[in-house]
Amino acid sequence: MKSRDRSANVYRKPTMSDVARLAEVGVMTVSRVLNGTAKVTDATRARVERAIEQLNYSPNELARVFRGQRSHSIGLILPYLYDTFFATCAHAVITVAREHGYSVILTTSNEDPETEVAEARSMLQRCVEGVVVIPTYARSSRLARTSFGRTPVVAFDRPSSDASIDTVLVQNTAGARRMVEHLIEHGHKRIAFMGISRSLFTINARFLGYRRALQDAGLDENSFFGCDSDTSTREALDAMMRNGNPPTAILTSSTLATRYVLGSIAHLGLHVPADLALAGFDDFELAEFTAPPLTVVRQPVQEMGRVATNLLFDRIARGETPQSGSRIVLPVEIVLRRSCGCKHRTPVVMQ
Amino acid sequence: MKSRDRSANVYRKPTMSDVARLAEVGVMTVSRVLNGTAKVTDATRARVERAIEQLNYSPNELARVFRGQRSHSIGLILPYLYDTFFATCAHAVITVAREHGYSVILTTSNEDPETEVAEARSMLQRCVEGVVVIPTYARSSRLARTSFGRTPVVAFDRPSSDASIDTVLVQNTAGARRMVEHLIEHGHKRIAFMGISRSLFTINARFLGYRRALQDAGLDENSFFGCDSDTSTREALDAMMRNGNPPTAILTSSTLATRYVLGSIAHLGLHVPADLALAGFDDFELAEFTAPPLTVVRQPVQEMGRVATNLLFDRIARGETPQSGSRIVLPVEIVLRRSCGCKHRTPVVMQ
DNA sequence: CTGTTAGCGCGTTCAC
DNA sequence: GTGAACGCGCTAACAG
Repeated sequence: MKSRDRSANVYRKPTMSDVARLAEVGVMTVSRVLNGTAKVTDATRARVERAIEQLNYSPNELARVFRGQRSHSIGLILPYLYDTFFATCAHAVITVAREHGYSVILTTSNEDPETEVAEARSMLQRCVEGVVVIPTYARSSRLARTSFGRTPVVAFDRPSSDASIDTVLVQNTAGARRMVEHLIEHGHKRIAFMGISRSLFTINARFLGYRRALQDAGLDENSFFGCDSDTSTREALDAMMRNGNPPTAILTSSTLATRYVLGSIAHLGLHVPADLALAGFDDFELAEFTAPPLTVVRQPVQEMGRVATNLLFDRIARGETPQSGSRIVLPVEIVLRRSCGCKHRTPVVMQ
Repeated sequence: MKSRDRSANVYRKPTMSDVARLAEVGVMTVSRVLNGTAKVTDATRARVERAIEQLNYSPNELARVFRGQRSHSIGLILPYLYDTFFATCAHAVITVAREHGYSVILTTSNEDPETEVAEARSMLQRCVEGVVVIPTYARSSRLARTSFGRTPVVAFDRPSSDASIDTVLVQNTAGARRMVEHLIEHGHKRIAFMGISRSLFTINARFLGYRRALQDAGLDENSFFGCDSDTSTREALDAMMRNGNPPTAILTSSTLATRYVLGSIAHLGLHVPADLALAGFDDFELAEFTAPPLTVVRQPVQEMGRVATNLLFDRIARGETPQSGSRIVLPVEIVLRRSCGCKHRTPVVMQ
């Protein structure tokens, strides 16, 4: 018995030829009804549609792609998903993809360059038409334009180490700089910077803005990189404050750092902004309800995801792979609440 | 000129037969080298591997799937992604999927039943081997076991309207009940419940726990469903407090509701817990840094996602589609901080 | 051990 | 308007 005898299968998804047989037409007619590729008489169309209904048939998208059509899917690689920032990015990407009728294959790199390339590879093997990615630590990301063949790639939030990849960023440096200038306007002369690691592009860019503002004002730097846990942050802050010349203000470089610093401040019994003024980078939903409400640099998270994804679809549509990637930088806002020393009852957004 | 002349293409991904030609072997040999399906001499293997290297060949996963293999991908449908709760769920699912060597196709339903079925359909057309889903509002979700054919489906966080679908939930009712009992122990007699909508399964389940605790204590209910914006929440709370007999404690039924209530409380100038005690359902990272730190019912979010996904892989592995879905309920914890009136300096976790 | 053949479900090409 | 044949990249089944 040859494999022709497909009825032997206990269960099998109906195929186009099943529909054709039931409707007593050729497979091509079914295809035409499905895609509206050519004219079909109303009578036959009705027969086909009824057969489709009866069999609960739905076309095998994979076969279609396989046949050489577009896969209507893009890949998205993020470091993590439990971070609100990244999740919001994902939301934006998925939303734009849906607007274009595309599906998203989403994976996380866990900030591991190996995982990152492996996942990218897996996506390409699945014939995604493009990839949007937040690269792992800039230095170590091994993503290269060349390994993507003609498949477009757009990096966002952090640049890729490969300059020929399109990139969408926000004004990390300028934002941090303006925030520090604001703290200086409040009269602070000893301003500390706390972050996770300088090897993260965004953190480093923000640090450079901080440094620049201090230099312009002739002030000294005081930075700590290692806010990766409650205890390390607490110890660092404790050491800073015990120092003969403790900071009177702190700029935290990410929501995570902000959280750890907030915890440490509470633990040390410090008062914000009386004992220590505080400003963070990256706004978050509950920033208004911390004690006191937090002043932050707000980045256009959704916007960044949207712009990156639209850029990708642009590349896909034009089938072009640029020699030198474009670089788009989105503006940030300063949200003044109370932790910096301002007295605003409701947040004031600048620019 | 027939389509045989493939060299006419400006660019084309190398295929297995390209490799075979270069290595001067049959395609099957290449396949065998790739999959280790059968023995190949070291010599030929080396030749093949060199050809693969040279061509930078990587197998077309879609063709493989198409050929009747497993797709090694599962679908994940969530209401949204910008909600931390859902993002955390997604993270858990993706992590487990990766452990199994599977990719995840992720989409959002935006709580719209139509979108939900459309996305499910699209996933099936893409040959996912299973689907994990947080169904839209229980009443309206149109997901039915039957429309998935033999593809397993697991619902979590909320049950599906189709009882034959496996479901993983948390103790919503019991958790809320215990939380209210705790508020009662603090001496509160007028406890309000604030939530988004009773048509959401989780919110309703929590409300039932609240109601039960009050009934057991012989107290009256006071609930508001409509915390879907800052203003509606503020107006509702304002009305409650102006009432002759205002509540002395509130249980909010989700992080979102908590946020709105927190904002309203600040706006009305109320003091927590002196004027009004507060407890929330669902813990969040900054709960410790609100003023005062928030007492909450903590649900095992990651755990729920993991359990659901493992259950799915279990079904996939066994190729079974149960007649009646199993129902797994995960325990919750009570995290006592200060907003309920407790004086704990650090959180106390119960059970 | 290795190569050849025959489809998987669909759409393109070309006859009818 | 409609249908038959062919092949997309890959692998199971069968030769050699």
